[in-house]
Amino acid sequence: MSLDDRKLEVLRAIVEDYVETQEPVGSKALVDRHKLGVSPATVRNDMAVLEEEGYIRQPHTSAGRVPTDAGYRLFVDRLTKIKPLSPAERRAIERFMVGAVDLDDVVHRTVRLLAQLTRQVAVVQYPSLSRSAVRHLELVPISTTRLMLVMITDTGRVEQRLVEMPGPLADGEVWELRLRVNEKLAGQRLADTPPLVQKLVEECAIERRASMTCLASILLETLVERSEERLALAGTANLTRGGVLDFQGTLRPVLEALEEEVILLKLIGDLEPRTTRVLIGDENQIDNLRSASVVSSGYGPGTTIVGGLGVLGPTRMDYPGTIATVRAVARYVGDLLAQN
Amino acid sequence: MSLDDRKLEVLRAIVEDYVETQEPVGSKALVDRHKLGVSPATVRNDMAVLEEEGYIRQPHTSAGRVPTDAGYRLFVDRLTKIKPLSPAERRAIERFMVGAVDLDDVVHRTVRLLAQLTRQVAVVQYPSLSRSAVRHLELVPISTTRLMLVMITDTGRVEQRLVEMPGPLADGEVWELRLRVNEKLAGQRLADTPPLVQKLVEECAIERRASMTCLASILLETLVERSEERLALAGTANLTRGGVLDFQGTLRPVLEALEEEVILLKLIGDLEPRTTRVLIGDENQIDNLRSASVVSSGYGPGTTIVGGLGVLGPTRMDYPGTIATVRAVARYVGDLLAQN
DNA sequence: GACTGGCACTCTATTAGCGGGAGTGCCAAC
DNA sequence: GTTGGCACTCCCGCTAATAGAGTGCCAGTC
Repeated sequence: MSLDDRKLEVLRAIVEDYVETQEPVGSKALVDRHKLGVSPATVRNDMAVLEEEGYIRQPHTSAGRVPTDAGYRLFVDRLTKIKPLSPAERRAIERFMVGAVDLDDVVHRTVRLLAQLTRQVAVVQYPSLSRSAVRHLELVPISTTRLMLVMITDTGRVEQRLVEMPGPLADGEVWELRLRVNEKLAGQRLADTPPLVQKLVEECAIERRASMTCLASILLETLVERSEERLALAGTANLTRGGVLDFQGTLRPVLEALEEEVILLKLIGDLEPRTTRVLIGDENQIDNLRSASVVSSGYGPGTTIVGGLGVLGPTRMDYPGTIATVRAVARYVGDLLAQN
Repeated sequence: MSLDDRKLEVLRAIVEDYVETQEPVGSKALVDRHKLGVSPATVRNDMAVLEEEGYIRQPHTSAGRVPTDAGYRLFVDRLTKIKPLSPAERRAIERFMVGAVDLDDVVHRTVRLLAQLTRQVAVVQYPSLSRSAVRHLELVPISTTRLMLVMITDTGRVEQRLVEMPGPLADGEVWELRLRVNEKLAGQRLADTPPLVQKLVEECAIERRASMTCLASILLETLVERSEERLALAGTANLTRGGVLDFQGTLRPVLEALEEEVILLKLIGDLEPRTTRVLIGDENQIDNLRSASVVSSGYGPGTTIVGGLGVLGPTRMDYPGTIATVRAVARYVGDLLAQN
């Protein structure tokens, strides 16, 4: 038996009420709070069907109903209209972000903004190096045998690494090295650089071969291997909203997961352009986050993606509102980046 | 009436047992576990005195005793001998830190190491800009009217800021500006730079005055005003050890406090060289952290301090062990920095 | 055939009552 | 100053009883 409109309406009502009250919702309360135009008994019949189909469940016999992950999924996919952000929220975003001076600043403000607006834990990934292009490479002598390699990307990231040279550098050698690497690499997307670095060494004059080899190995490490993804996190205190009732009694596994960059990257990685992804409950495939949902979105100038951002909260979250906020913030940050 | 040796011994025993078991400790249990050579009744008398003096208290009548903040304070000040780190721990530090490639890496490894060894929340402050000296300033053209200002300090920090120029830059102007600012500022401690920056503008050739003024204002901002302190945090999941019993039932205030950079900086700031500071309970003056203790230490090459690090946990913590670990890690990081 | 009111049933959460036990404070004796 | 003894207090865990919410089912109605 398929679900007619009223049953879907009942599901929506259950989700909305449960999200709000955090308590199993019964048939009586439902008809009281929503004008469904039918009696509790009828609703009970609908509920029985919804339960059979796996969209809701009872914590125990003779308790009200609670949505299952599948129920939330259906709710998000078919029962949620994207509600536009309120003007107040739009203003909040503007006010919060205006005056950001550099990438670090933008990322930090964004993550705090997200946490504040959604009242959940927020994660923002710095623009991914692999999706960035080299703007400039700078070599700064630190001592006779040490250089600081500074890379600036078109997304505003600045990465630095110490380079230990095989021997003291000759006069003008730094200047020469800087010229060569910039000639070859500036403007290139980082993903394309490894063969170019290789060439750099091959084409290098013999007397500078040693230095260049050394520099090249650090370059490769910085550019790709240690493909340095960075993250900012905020709003962990929001996990404690609603007591310890969400997250089945203990925050421990959630806090542990949040400390693992790899996990966070997985949560907000691999996003499609211009979409907002919702992972509900164990859809995220991470044991520690069984009872958490993640709403995430890619951001970047135009329709490209340079990084991801999102929020994490209990499966029992306000999906429409959260989705709208995440989407709006992602778009705003993208536009901001486009300006630079 | 002052406290004789046995009473102090009783206090030590209470602290040690309570830290271990997390349960109020009674007179009977005390004599059983520690060879005090007296009867429970005698211990009870001592306890009555200790309680009168404010070092211990009973959660309720006819329960065992629990140390007060003052009790922990006395324990730390007079009853704790610094126990040297075990060889295993020393090795753990080495193994963990070896291979750190740059400052970011060092800081991140340090904070994780601290969290892991002490099983508490760890905080590490990046070398403070105000205690650093300029090593080099670099100007990288981003567009015709934009420069990226990159500052490298002797402590390894790299800060960048976008500089919006008043108009298009003439040929060689960037080169000229870079030369001038480095001439004037390289090697200077950041705290001393403001007057120098002022001079820089005054001594500047008239045709470059506009650009230099602009650059100077950003410099001042970067160098001092926005005295950018950075922090790394790890081990928040450790807050959940020992149930929610510590921290009077809710982690919320603690997590909130940990999100405030200002608060964290206050906790691990203003340290004396070569000492480890212990703040117990509300000694830290922060409402949200009433039931937390902080063990912190400054670090830096030699006996100087360039930043602070520390851990935060419940007042009921293993002070001798934690102090030893924090001190050892601080020293190790200091030595590491001295090498660069 | 879908909806409704009624009713018995189930399960939880709350409360009260009742030892058992741990620990204390006090006191008299050593 | 120290000790054993003893009465007292309070928490904790257990059980039983009760109230309440919510369900499932059924027979009746439109």
